Amino acid sequence: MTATNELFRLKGYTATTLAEISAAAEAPVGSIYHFFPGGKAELAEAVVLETGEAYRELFVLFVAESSSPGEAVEAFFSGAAETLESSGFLDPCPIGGVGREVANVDERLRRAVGRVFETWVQTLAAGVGVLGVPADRAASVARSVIALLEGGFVLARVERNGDVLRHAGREARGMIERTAAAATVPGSC
Amino acid sequence: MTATNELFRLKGYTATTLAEISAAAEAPVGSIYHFFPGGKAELAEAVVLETGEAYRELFVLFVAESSSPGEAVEAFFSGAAETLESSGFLDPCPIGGVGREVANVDERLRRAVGRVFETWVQTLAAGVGVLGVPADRAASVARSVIALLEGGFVLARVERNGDVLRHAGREARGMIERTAAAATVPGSC
DNA sequence: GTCTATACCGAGATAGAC
DNA sequence: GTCTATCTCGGTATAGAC
Repeated sequence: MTATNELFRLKGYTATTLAEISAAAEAPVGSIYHFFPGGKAELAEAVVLETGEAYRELFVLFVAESSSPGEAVEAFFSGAAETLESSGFLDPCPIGGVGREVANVDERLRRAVGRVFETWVQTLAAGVGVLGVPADRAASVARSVIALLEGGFVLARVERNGDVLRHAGREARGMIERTAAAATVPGSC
Repeated sequence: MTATNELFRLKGYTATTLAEISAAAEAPVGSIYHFFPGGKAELAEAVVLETGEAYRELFVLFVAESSSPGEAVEAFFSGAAETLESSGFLDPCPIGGVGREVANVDERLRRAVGRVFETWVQTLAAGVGVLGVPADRAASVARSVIALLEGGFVLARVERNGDVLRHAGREARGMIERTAAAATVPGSC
């Protein structure tokens, strides 16, 4: 499944073939259908859910090592930039890539990606909420931060420049801290 | 070429076939190769460049009708949300979609997408620059705004919710105005 | 230059021996 | 449950009549 993940990051969902996956995983094609009777789409769903949870847990680690959600987010963006550069600008997030490809084509996969994003939103929003931001506002900012991250992947990869992601990280942090400031001291600035 | 554009927005680059394009454009397959000897990739490059310039000009219109770059950006995001909803959540931007799919696979296409993004960055940065923001800082914020837009497309489509884009628009506006404020009154806040 | 027919290949999926 | 051989379909691309 790690093999599938990497292939998705390299070429996306549609362009990745079962033959390639079979070769990279050193497992025959038949085995794929043994574990995933639904074929490619079912395999992709499993990859999306698994990777989504792994990334969520990774972010939680960043939060634990930071003194504020804004700081954690900025560090997370920087980490993604490192990953991007050291991988030769592979897509850091197969989930968003798959999501964009299948959003109007495969309802089941679309929902799987949507569920993953929602867990990310909740996790990040919980962190922001600690700063005294109301839940709905926190969720809204969280969504924008995740959108900025996903879009940052596109620009950084296409321009082959990891700094795009680092700058985006600073902006993401600013978004969070500004929201917190507005929530706690309503009339400031 | 409009047909190709719509198909890319629906299914992405790889999943769109020449047969579909041929059918939608009501033109035989041979004609495609007559105008684009390089086949699918060359056609895609033309679509990317053309659509990219069209969107850039559209944004310039928004700027002309707004009283500030931040307002123009927010309105642009809202317009994208309308488009998204009324199209059944087709990808509003085939450019970013193609970019994400081919970034590590087709160098020529990747560069085409990169050039388009760069024209967008320059156009938006010029608007932000008018507010007194230094050029490099303006370009950096512009990139983040575009990243937020592209990522907003992913989340909004996957969650089937145009409001994601509207909220992102408010954040984008905030990013711009905060940058301008920091640049003009260095010690404020 | 427009269009049709087709070559050729590789896709996802499956059947069935082991 | 593992693996191989293969089915069938649909992909890109091209050749060649009009």
